[in-house]
Amino acid sequence: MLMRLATAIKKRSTEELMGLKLRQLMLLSHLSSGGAPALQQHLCEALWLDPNNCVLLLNELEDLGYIERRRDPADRRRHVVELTEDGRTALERAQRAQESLGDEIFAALSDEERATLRSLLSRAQV
Amino acid sequence: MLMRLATAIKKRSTEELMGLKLRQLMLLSHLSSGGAPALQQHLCEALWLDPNNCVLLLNELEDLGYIERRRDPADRRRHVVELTEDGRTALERAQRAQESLGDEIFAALSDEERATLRSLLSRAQV
DNA sequence: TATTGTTATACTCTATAACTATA
DNA sequence: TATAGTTATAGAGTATAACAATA
Repeated sequence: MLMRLATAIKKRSTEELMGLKLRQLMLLSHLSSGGAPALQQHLCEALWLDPNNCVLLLNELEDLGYIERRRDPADRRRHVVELTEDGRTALERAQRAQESLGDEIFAALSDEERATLRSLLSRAQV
Repeated sequence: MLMRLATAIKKRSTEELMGLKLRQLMLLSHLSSGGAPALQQHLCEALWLDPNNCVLLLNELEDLGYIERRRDPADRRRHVVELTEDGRTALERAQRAQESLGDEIFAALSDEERATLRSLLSRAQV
């Protein structure tokens, strides 16, 4: 059931609607919610991306001007990734689109029920 | 969050574990829950598969001996799809595997909470 | 002519392995 | 030598369009 729902969300989360691909949104969103100023690339495996997919995804986002990569001075093998202003703007637009999609999909649920759903899902062991 | 969880489930639903690919499981499961003896292929769009993907998926399952396709005598353009005994066995095995995976993932939730989750998800408008 | 199912084909996504540079 | 990041490449998965048989 969960998979069915996820498929539906994916199909409806088109790039035209959000201005971003779903994976791009997920990475930007993770970057942003990390709170801290920057992140090591390896933390992008929090999103279950192989290192190579990670690179490709970051390349796309860098080409779009939504992130910046800098070498970590402490260990010049590492990259520090940072959200740009444009990136934050794009992220916010995509998040609004996602929210309104969520509103459609969960229209039958009250605010309280949605909160319950979120809370239950967040307790899943991934 | 939903997408994250779905990704995790997908990654963990390996073919070795279930004996079936996830999409194969979804189709067999849909066939089986249809209750009725047979189904027209077009109903496989209930799973959001393009007609061509549908054919390919059914080919795989037919090669495995898990389904049978017959022409509909009433309209010989149509195919009627039916689950075989082998198919039912494979489906049951895969469903058991999925259940135990579900048990792991939702270990933190009580039976009642899981029921609540199912009920909330089932009310989503896809 | 329209519809069901199929095939051919290409495009995106994801995975594997080899390579570069730093440590 | 080991690790972070990258590149090359191949394999799934998915989508588009043309085609055959039947209506």
